[in-house]
Amino acid sequence: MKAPSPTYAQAPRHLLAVDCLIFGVEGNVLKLLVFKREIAPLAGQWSLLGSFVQDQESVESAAARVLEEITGIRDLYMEQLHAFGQPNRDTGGRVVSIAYWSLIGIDASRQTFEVDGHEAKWVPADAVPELVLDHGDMVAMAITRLRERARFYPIGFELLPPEFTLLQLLQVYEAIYGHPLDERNFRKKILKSGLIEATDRKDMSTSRKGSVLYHINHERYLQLQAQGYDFAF
Amino acid sequence: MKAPSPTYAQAPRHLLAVDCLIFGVEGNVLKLLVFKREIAPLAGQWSLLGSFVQDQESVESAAARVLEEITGIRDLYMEQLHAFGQPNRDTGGRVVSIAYWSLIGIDASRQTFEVDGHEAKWVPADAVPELVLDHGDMVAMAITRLRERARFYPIGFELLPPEFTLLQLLQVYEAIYGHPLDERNFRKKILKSGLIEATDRKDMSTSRKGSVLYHINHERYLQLQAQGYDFAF
DNA sequence: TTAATAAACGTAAATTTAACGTTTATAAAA
DNA sequence: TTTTATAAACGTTAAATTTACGTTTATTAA
Repeated sequence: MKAPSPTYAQAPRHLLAVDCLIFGVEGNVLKLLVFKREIAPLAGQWSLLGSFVQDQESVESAAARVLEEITGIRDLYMEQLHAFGQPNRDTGGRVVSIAYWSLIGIDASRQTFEVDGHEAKWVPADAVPELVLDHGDMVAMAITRLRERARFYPIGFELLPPEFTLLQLLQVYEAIYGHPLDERNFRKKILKSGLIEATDRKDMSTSRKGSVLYHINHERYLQLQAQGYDFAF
Repeated sequence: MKAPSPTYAQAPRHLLAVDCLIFGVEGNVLKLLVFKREIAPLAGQWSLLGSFVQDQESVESAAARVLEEITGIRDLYMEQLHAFGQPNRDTGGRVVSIAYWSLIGIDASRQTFEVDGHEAKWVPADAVPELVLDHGDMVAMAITRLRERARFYPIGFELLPPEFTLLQLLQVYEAIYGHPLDERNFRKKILKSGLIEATDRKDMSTSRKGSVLYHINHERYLQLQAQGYDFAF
């Protein structure tokens, strides 16, 4: 809003896109959803899924729209990652893309996605195939950001259904951090945080004894979200 | 890069801007540089300084250009904050703005800035006057981000000259965190980190005894930048 | 020689982390 | 009925770190 643009009318206009990174966890492996690109240039190669930003919509709602088109789910956990703005980043023309990352809280293996005929697959986040344009950079930055956020804010449970066992939550953190965790120390620290509380139900599918199902304490969640907490394990 | 945009040619184009947040420290107070807005709409009100993104330049270099125009300094610490994309955020027309924040390592009180006739002033970051558009939201988010980054990455010294005393560095962290720190514990922890090392020079301006000047250990800096470190005091 | 003072150094209790070992509840097998 | 197998849950301890203070040092001006 200064020189060299004397007025709004004379300023150049740009194509604006959003690209979505969708993470899930299967066992203790972090997964990313990738798509076969349908449009030229680079049709047929693996890609993130995105969309141009429309005139009337906010950038964030463009991202939310794409995310809902992919998953069918509204109100997933979604955060802006970064605006990627190198003039030559898209071989089809100058496009500034704003990347968003999301966490999906259902078992990755059960989900199959097909959006407008796009072939899709879950791939391990540490072994993503080569992607078009600068999408590989986006993935690298998103994994770093996810680890940062998970370390200091209560987001691990976003990768699980509303009720989950302690071991499932531990596996989510193993997936994010990429190293094994001590179950006993994890249990102590996560319970001490007050973030989760036991229900009176048990998951009987994995042991004779059954394991207690937990859910989020929403009040404490809001508190930790605001003030941060050390989720290093 | 999918429906509803069948081709690049048909996608809508948008005005794209960058806005710069510049932080400095004076004593143990965090300061922000604000400007009198010169162009309509809202001319005469306090604002951040920005620019439209030109056709040939990257978003990041647009931000770096503005930053250099303001400060005259190249290669300041600069990070992308967030892309602000509400369709009605700018009353002069739909503009998506990508905000960047910077740290300037010279005593804020000594610096006077005037860019293309813009009046500028340093204001305490916790008492910023009302700003145009959504610039107040940008400031709030930037302060949160600065505190996050300072807590886990070695950026405090970016707010100081290349050589500084331990007490100066302590005051920088007091400014960022907004609460007093214990000098003895600060000294132990910051020295244990290995980030800074003593020179054989002293600053004689503040005491009879003089205080040792330190500088960054660049190798350790790169390491801590990559792996993170807990700079909570 | 003393007084004043910022700078630098030191200590000890409390808390947290890290690395382990042990007990419990349950269903199926003996 | 008793034993066995096993995931789940619980417990212990030494080391490291944090927190909250008190003490000493180097220097110049009085």
